[in-house]
Amino acid sequence: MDGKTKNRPLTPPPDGGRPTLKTIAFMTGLGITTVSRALKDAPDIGAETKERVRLVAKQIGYQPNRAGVRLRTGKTNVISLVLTLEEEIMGITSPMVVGITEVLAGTPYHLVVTPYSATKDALAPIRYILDTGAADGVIISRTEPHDPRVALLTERGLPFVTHGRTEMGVVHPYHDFDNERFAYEAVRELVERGRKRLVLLEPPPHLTFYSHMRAGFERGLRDFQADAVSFHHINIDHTLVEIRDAFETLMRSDDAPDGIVSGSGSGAIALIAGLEAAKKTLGKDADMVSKVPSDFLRWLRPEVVTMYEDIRVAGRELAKAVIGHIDGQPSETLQSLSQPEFQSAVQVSIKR
Amino acid sequence: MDGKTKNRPLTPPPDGGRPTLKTIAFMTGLGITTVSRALKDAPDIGAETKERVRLVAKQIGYQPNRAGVRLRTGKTNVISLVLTLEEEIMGITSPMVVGITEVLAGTPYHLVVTPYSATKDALAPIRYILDTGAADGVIISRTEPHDPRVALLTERGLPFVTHGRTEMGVVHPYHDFDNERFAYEAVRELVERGRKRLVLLEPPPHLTFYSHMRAGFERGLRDFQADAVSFHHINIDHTLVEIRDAFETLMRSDDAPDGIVSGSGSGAIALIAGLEAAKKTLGKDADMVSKVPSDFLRWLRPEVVTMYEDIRVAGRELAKAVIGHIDGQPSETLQSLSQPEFQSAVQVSIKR
DNA sequence: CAGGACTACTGTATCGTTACAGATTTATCG
DNA sequence: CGATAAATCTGTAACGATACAGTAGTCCTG
Repeated sequence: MDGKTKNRPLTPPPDGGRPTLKTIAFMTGLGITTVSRALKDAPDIGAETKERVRLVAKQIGYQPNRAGVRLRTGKTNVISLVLTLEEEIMGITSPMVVGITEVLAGTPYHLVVTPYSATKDALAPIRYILDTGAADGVIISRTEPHDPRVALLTERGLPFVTHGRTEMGVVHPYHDFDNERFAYEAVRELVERGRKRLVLLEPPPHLTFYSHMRAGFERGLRDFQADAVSFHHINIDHTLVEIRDAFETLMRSDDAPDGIVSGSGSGAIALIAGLEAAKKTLGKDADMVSKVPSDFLRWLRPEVVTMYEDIRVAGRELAKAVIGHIDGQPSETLQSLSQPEFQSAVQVSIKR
Repeated sequence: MDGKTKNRPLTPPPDGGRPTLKTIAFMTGLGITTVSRALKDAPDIGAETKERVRLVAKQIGYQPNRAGVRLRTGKTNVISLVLTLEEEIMGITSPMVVGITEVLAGTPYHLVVTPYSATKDALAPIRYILDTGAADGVIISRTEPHDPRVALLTERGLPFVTHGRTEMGVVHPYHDFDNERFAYEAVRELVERGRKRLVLLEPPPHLTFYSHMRAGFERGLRDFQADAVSFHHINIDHTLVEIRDAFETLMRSDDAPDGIVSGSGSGAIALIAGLEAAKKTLGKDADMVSKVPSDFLRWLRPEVVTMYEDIRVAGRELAKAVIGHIDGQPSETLQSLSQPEFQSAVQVSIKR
């Protein structure tokens, strides 16, 4: 009654390093194939065998060798976060990375950060990933209405998700912030405060959310009967110094606005500086509503009405969506839009 | 004269996918081994052959299969950035990641972000990397004087670099900010402004740079003859709300300081809030010097004297150091200390 | 001119895993 | 009872790269 000790070639005793399938095979007396199949719960393996294998695997802390799996199956278990080296102001990357890794922690996926210089080709990192099979899924941001990265990834069938939407008739997973709603509500807020001449610090025109934010802004102007003041092509991708100088000029002109909608938190900082350089006072000469990814403005300039965009949650949504896409869930079910959170009063705590 | 068309087994025509060594071998008529060795410039391959191989490889865009290399050699070509999900305030991660990837871009290394929950075991991700051979090198931060991660990595011989120093008699690569100098200069600055009763918002005591910053602070007090005001164990790891409330209390007490040294930019924000909650005015009732990782404070509160810690540069230094360590350079040559940059006046531009 | 040394290549085995095509045993059926 | 099916298990080959141990030539050397 000592088990089925057949006299098979009896795979040579596995070495001393980290356990592999061979180790388990040796310990259980089973074949390597059997162990492999048992661990992935294949239907042609006996229930008791599976149990035994699982037990041993757990005991010795078996973890599949990623290189082995990847070489054999092509599955990398990698999600690639593609980002511009430049998209850095106000650190949107940090909470994004945190959010993504929170989700990936419960999966076999690793997060690889793949940067590119905005001055160069945004397609380069995508091509690299496609050519080398570097990842099972990709997360991209700063999407454009007709985004060549989306086109390429779709054509080549590599799962991905975008932070931001597109307008190319391609159904794909995305997560986005409702910038239309944000701008609309911002206008409402300003008008309620008696402001009538509003300016918008908008995204650069080539990005998709430019038109979203503009649309919300304009719809707000119509619904709440306010007027637009032009900021002459200055947008959130300009440097803070440029924004400040331009806004100082605007505030000194006859055309000075009395209400400001800022599409970015760091932009808001420059706007405040410009306003003050023009000897105006925030809350008195003008009010401002800004989209923010953190609490700083609220702490330092509580006069500013802030609407919070939770980037960490965005990271989580994006991660869930890529994985869903990889798992074959239909793209339609992997799209989400987050609403701006009005930030009331002051005291909200910041973690750590 | 059609080359040496021997009648070898002539490896079966390589498939249509991405090129491998076999592809090049087929195209050049050489053996796979020869191609492999030629590409790594081995001494036993003819000069002309190397040239030919390199040319073909370049032409068809050959890139070694990472899984193949990793499986055979154990080399992962991965650098792992280990970070706390919580170390997030004021987004130190963003510029860090950018700095690292800037350096890695010129190498075969990929950056994998490996997070852990600070509430759990900081050793867990290190163990994971060691057990699974997930990376060739590791970057860790928030170092302690006797850091178990450093001990483990050293013992197991896995190259790493720390952001911050240790005090365990182990020589290892590091990059650090000179917090001693920062605090010392901060005291000098405050005393020059006529301040005499100084408080320090310090790092949590278990981290190495706690004692550095304290030492600099105390040396400054001695040299410039000022007094310390205790902040009762409040440190930069407390929440902003806690810091603000504690500081408000302190500012209302008889023991109120007139000079503040803030060890973190986000902490400074809370201190300002606390000070103002106590009806005091910055620049009048007290002056403040803060270490900052970005320009925000300078834009919003120019009264604060800021010393800039360039995290992006830190990322670059760290990346260079791990790679150096991997390449076998002696640890002594892979240590660097960055000096605080006094930020003069206002107008410095922020990129993008 | 045998034999040593050197140059320039090459085949085989192997890393850990999985797809695939069996193989063995037991149960079922007419 | 022979045959067929079902249930379990297994060996081989392959993914792409490299370490290692050769194999041919060529050129000396004595």
